[in-house]
Amino acid sequence: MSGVIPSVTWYCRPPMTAPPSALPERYDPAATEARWQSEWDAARAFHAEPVARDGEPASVPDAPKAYVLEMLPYPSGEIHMGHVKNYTMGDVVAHFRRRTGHVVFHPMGYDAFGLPAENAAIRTGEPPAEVTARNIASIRAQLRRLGFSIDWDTEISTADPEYYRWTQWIFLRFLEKGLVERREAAVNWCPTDQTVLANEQVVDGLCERCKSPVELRQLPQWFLRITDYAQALLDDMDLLDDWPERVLTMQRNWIGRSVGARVEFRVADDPGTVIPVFTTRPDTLYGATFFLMAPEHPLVPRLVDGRPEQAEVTAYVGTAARTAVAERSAAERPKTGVFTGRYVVNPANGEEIPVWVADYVLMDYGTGAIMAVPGHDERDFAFARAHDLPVQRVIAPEGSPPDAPLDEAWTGPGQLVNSGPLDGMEVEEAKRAMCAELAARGEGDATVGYRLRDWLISRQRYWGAPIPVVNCDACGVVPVPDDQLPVLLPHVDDYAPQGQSPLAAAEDWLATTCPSCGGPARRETDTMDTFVDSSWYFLRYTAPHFTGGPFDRDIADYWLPVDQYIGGVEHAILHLLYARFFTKVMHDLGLVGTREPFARLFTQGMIHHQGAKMSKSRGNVVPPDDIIQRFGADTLRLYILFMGPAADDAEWSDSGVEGQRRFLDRVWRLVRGLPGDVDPGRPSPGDLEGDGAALALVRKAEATVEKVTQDIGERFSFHTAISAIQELVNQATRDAADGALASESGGKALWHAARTTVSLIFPFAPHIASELWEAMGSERLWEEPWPEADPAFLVADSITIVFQVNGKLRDRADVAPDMDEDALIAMALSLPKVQAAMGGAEPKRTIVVPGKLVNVVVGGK
RNA sequence: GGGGACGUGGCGGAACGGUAGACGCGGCGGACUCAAACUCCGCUCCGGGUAACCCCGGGUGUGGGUUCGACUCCCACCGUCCCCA
Repeated sequence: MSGVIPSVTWYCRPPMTAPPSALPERYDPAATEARWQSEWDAARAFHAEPVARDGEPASVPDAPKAYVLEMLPYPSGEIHMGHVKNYTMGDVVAHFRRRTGHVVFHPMGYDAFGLPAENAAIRTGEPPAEVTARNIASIRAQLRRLGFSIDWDTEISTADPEYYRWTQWIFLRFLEKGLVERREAAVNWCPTDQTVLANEQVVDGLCERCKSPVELRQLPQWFLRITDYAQALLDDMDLLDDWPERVLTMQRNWIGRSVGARVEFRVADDPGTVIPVFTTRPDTLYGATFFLMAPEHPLVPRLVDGRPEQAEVTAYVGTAARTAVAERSAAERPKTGVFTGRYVVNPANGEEIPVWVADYVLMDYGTGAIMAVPGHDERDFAFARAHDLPVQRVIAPEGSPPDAPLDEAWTGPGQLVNSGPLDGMEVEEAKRAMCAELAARGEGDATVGYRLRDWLISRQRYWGAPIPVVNCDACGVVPVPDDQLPVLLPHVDDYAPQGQSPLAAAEDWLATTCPSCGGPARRETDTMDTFVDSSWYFLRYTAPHFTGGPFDRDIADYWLPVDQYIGGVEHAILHLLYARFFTKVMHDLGLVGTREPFARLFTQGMIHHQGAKMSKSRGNVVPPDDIIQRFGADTLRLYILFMGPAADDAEWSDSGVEGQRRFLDRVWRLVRGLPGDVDPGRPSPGDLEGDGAALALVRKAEATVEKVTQDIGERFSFHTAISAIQELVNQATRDAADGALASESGGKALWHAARTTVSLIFPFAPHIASELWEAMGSERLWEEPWPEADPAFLVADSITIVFQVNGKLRDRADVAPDMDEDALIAMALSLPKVQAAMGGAEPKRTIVVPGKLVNVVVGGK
């Protein structure tokens, strides 16, 4: 290819370098794909650098930007069909945006820290860095074989010291801002992986990874105070118009805002000790007949110290610690608990109520203690029944006497009863009154609670970013100074966790000096949750080798927010919430201009095979490489998007793939069979005068342009875009085969249909499209402006009108598009089939939908 | 238990209140071939009418409702899936 200036408008007269008939008879994807992949590399076709990186002056182009991003892969050795779907969708969008005049940024990287590489290291002794490097090379090669239009210059790995240096730097900024906390906490402990898990990584009481039952342990851990941002995370959802409602709902539920009250209970014979609770039902305070504490509650040992109940309570606390959290809080589980022998004072009525320890109360929900209102809370009711505790009604539904006994908790609306000054109030009114009363007495106040808990980020594992602090006997926890970053992972011989991080075994590394006092100190041995790494990678992409900070603000502010983010719905809560949190904090630190990282989000469905999710253990995995080898990357890309709506799960079918390959073969033959002696310029209506087939084909081509443009650009409906192109190809092929396009105007129409097809198919199947485009005498299809339909061909000279009687289809006819309503009605009434259906009755009403139908309504049901 | 999504041919799906089943898979029949593969052409929701061309009736999980008109909107139920408990 010579340095041809790209055609500026869709449809210059192309230079005829080689007639299409010179194409090989058979389409050979392997050759075509290899050729174009190196062609794009050589041309740096997909590199975008509108804002120069690393110090050069900025030159922002006068074109809209489009940051197209797919969730970065974890580099296991092999990509799977979910990746293919994800990255193909992103690639279609990237190509489409590029050709519709956007400056497109489409990067790729690897979420490279994490357990699989470390577990492999434990088995084989091979350092995780090496396992990971090999896997990245393998993944990269597979992605490249799919021909994605990725800017490979920006590739990053989160396990690269050049990257995690800045993960650590960001951690230190969080620390300075008071968003990092080290505290003793009841944590989910996976006995198999020998590490703590975030609550999010515990599913049904089992470790998300290895499915072992999770235990609770008290350990010092590192937290990020995401709860400080609970309200901001909620409020800024207003900015996320283009997120699926479903994902927003999930996030909203996860944050779980509830309005209620903090209420202080004093210990009966120790009024200096106050135990606060959070309740969403302060109106029911008069009905609190006992008090429950979580087994882990720090006051429990003190309350029972030296009392007869001590042994029993201690034993109960021990059992609870060995029970999975999810099991403890399951609604249908029998409510266990033990009495502490102590009482607290109900601030509403001064009554002393017994304090029990119960394992369904969790330390990290609210304050770890609750006021139990058995009359109006289902679990409290069950507990009261199980332990023979009193039940007091304080809400009476409409028409129910105030002292009607309760057979179950009443959680509905009603009027307050047995509640002193609150009697007669409705629930909401009583809530307000109670809060005001508590506040006035200094025993509580109205407050907002969140279900969201702080993010536990420390892991006692090797393969993660070391937490950049040292522990000094004199100074305590001291941050590592910025200029000493990164804190590199040390070499160790044994990666197996022993209840503490394997890093603890690296003694030379462990021993250091305190940056503050210069005395001896030990490095922190915990590493960070990999979700930390992936919470800011989209910023690093914008300046992947920048050394002056995690990213260059000018460049980041140009590209951010991501215009289109695409990934699996399984990340609807965690990853997306964490990335939003990080972006907000960095915004508040003045590091970046945007408050939200992802303007538009699309969540894709999963690929199933043989009725189940593809997985190695099921043995139903179809490796993408096999399909590429047999049919070509273009076929795979086309098929994966043709399978069905991109948001839905879809079932893999081998014969479905073959169908898409047959389609590409047909396109190949269509172009190869184009007449060589035709001026392939864009046809005008005049060129096709009197040639019905040619006119119809060009109209079809123009309608297809409209449809595909809408389907890709607005609807994210790739499968219907592909089927529209298939219709066009079918029509062209059929008409060409039966000789309807043998004339000069027919040839012109055929050329136009072929060029349109190839141009439209390019985002889906870029290699074959490039090859055919070249065969038709043009170059650089990747920067060819996206086709625009010629309006002259979008109007038909006749349209089909449907005639209905009482909404039922009775006849249809082709009429002139400008036929007026009266004429249409007259025509309807003259049609024998319409008359027959009317059965002689008079029309009561007629409805005319222009261009569509006439509906004659006759009476008599 | 709460919240959400979805139910259309043999299968994946299309139809953004206006011709239900586009496109693809599978199947059936035909052409090409010595034969096959490839390719091309035709048929393929169900029932019926002298199943060539055509015509009639029914049909989008079930039952109601709104509307001139409902796969589409509303209500209830049944079923499947997802999220949170």
